[in-house]
Amino acid sequence: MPAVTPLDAPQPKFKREPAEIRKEALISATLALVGERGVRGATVRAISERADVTQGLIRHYFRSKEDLILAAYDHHMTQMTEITAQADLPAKSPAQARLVAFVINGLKPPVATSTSVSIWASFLNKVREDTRMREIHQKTYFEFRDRFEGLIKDTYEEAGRVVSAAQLRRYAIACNAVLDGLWMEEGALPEAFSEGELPSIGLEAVGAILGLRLDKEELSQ
Amino acid sequence: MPAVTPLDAPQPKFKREPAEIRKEALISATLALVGERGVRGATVRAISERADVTQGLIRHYFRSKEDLILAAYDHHMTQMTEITAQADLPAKSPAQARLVAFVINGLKPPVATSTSVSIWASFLNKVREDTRMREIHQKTYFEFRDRFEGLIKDTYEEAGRVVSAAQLRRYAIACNAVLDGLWMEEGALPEAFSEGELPSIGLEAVGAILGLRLDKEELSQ
DNA sequence: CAAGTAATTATGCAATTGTATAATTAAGTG
DNA sequence: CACTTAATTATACAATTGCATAATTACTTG
Repeated sequence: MPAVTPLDAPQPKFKREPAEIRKEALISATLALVGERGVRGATVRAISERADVTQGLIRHYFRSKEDLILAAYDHHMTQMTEITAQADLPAKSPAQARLVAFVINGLKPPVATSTSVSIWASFLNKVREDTRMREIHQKTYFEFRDRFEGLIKDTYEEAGRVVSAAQLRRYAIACNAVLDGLWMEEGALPEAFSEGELPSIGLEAVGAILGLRLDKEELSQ
Repeated sequence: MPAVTPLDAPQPKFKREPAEIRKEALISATLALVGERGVRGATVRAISERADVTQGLIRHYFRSKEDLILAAYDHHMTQMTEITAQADLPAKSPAQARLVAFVINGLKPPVATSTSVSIWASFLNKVREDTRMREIHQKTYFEFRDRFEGLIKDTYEEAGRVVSAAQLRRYAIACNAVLDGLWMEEGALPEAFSEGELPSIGLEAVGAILGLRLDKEELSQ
């Protein structure tokens, strides 16, 4: 559809956008490219093209490409945690239901997808070399695990069971590993598992580790 | 120490090596570089320098750099499986001891190191785009999981317990996830765990999933 | 020991990369 | 409406990349 602009008023060659919008567009473009083609594919030219700007703009909003990568990594990891923790449950739901929702959310789209795993793996390389990258990794990893541990603790309290802080930590590490491992396998080899298989296995495994009977059905009650 | 060569016989400028030696040297150099600096750091120049040859030689032994990367990936993954499965146990050891050894081996050096995880993550990016890469990934993944499943099966039989093939598969996927997840966490954030903590947690988690009492001490009996 | 051959080196090249800097121009302000 | 400012584009550049090709040279074979 034609623009509603008189002929003698030439189309503006670009539009100015608020900084937040532009930054987010650049971050989204970066993540999409990293997911599709790996870090190698996320060149400044490709990113700016996808974000529909010219490449100079990246440097205007980020001191370097590395800074953009860092922002994108943080964004992605934080979002994954949020989506996983986001329980669509009635208020005052039992803690165990929230625990079940956490496991299931972490093992189905949009968290457990090959794109998402691919992005994570791409960034992991840089975690070793780059200090700032390591800080983000550490921060987001503990954010996720601590939430998990909190849910486990609440569930135990709800059931009137006692568990030491040390043992709680071990449980959280183990359960987190189950989620990470299954998540990775779904992302790396999606065709090897049937629909809903991994959430089901995840619930069974986490339940066995914690000595709880976790069931999908709890969500609909 | 000086070479035992007369002064009038000039040192040879290079030595011819069997193809296998050279290929392996190039693969080792590639893996070392990928582990240290990620795929980006594994340039043909850096690889050839580390393997102590000139860069033209890469193309002489591999049709392209991509082919070298594929060979290196296969080599690394196969070796990880072998080291994990390599039980240093007396003949006729109970299956459960071999299972315990498998879990522990997979969660301590040289398998669970940040270098090894870093290499794996670097390659994972390419698994999505490259068909041959995906084939290697699939092959090595199933090799590892099937070995694990075999050990679980043997342990159950030894204990006289019955388990269906379907359930065995679920167990193998879950236990494999525990190993993968813990392995990853050790590699990505080594300072977050104390010495021997992850093998211990791994044994506890796998034991809980399988309904077995797994103990480190079994190895020394 | 002569000659061929394959292993290895040496050199060059076109493409791509991140970044720097200059040139535009959309939009706010009085 | 002028004028300023910062958002955005446009252009250029040095460095690095994988690969191709030609030039050497170590070793084998008769």
